[in-house]
Amino acid sequence: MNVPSFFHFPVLDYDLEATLSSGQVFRWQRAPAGWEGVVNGRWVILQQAAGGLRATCAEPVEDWRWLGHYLQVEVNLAEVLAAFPADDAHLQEAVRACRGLRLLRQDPWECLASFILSSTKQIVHIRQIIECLCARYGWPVAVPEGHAPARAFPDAATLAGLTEAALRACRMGFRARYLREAARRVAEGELDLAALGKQEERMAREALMALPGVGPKIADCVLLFAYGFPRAFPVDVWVRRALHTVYFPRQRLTLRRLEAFIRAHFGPQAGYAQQYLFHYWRSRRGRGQKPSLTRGKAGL
DNA sequence: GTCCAGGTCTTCC
DNA sequence: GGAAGACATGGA
Repeated sequence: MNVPSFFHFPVLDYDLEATLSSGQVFRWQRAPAGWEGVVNGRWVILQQAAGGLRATCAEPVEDWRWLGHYLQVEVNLAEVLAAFPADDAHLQEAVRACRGLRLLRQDPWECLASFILSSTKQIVHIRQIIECLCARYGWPVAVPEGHAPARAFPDAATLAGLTEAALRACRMGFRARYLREAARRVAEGELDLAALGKQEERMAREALMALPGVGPKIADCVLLFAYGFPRAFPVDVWVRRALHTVYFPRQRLTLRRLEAFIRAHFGPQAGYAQQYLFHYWRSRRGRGQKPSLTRGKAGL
C-alpha cells in the first residue's frame, strides 16, 4: 500500500496555473485537488498554497530537491523581471498580466521529443499525441490507492525500438520519422543529451539542429525549457506575430532583422521575456483579435 | 468546407 | 540565400 508524502516549497511570485498551462510543458492536467503530472518517474500533484507550493507524491520521498529543481523554486523572479528592458511598455504589460509565470527545468529527452511533435500542431493536439505515447509505451508509476493509472514519458530506447507505423498510430503524422530517428540517436549515444547542458549555447544548439525535424525554433525550446540557457528565444508563429505587431507595426520585416532586434533588445533574461510575450499574447491578445501577420505575408 | 497550429525540409530560381 | 510547397491531423 502506498504511503503518500507531502512537501511545502516556500516561494514567492509563483503562478502554478500560468506556468503549467503556458505551452512549455504538455502533460500536466488540472484535477480537483490540484495539478497532476509525472516528474522524474514520480506521480506528483501540485497545489498553490499560502507562501508557496504544496507537493504530494504517491510514495515516501526523502529528498525533494529534484522537484524543486524542476519547478525552479530557487529562482528569484523579481531579479529576472528586473533584467527586462524597463522602457518596454508592451513587455511590462505582459508581466503585469502574467506575474508569477515561471520557466521550468524539464528532462531534456521528454522536452526534445515533445517539441519534435509540436511542429504545426495546436497545443491541445500536442497534448493528445503525448498522452497516447505515454499510455502505450510509458512505464507505469505509483499512484495513490484508487487513482487512475499514470505512466512516465517513454524513454528514447523504447521509442527507438518502435516502427514508424506504431508511432503514427498516435496520430503524429510526418513527425513520426523525426521522433524515431531522434530516439535512435539518443538511445545509441550518438547524441549525449546530458552533455549538452555543459556546452556553450551555440554548440548545444548546433547539436540539436543536427537532428532531422529540429530547426532553430525547436532547438531554442529545448535550450530554454530543458537546459535553462537564459537567452534562448524560441520564435514561433505567436511570438513572431506579437513581435511584428508590437515592435514593427505595418512594416516589412525579415527574419534576420527580427533576430537582430531580439538579441539587442531583450537582454540577459530574453528567454523569460519570450515566455511572457508568448503566454500573454496567446491567452489574451490573441483571442478574438485578428492577427496582423499571417504566414507568407508581410515579409516573413 | 476552410483555416490554421509553439516548423522543418526539399525544391527551385 | 530566399520563396514556395509538402508534410498529417483535428479543433475551431
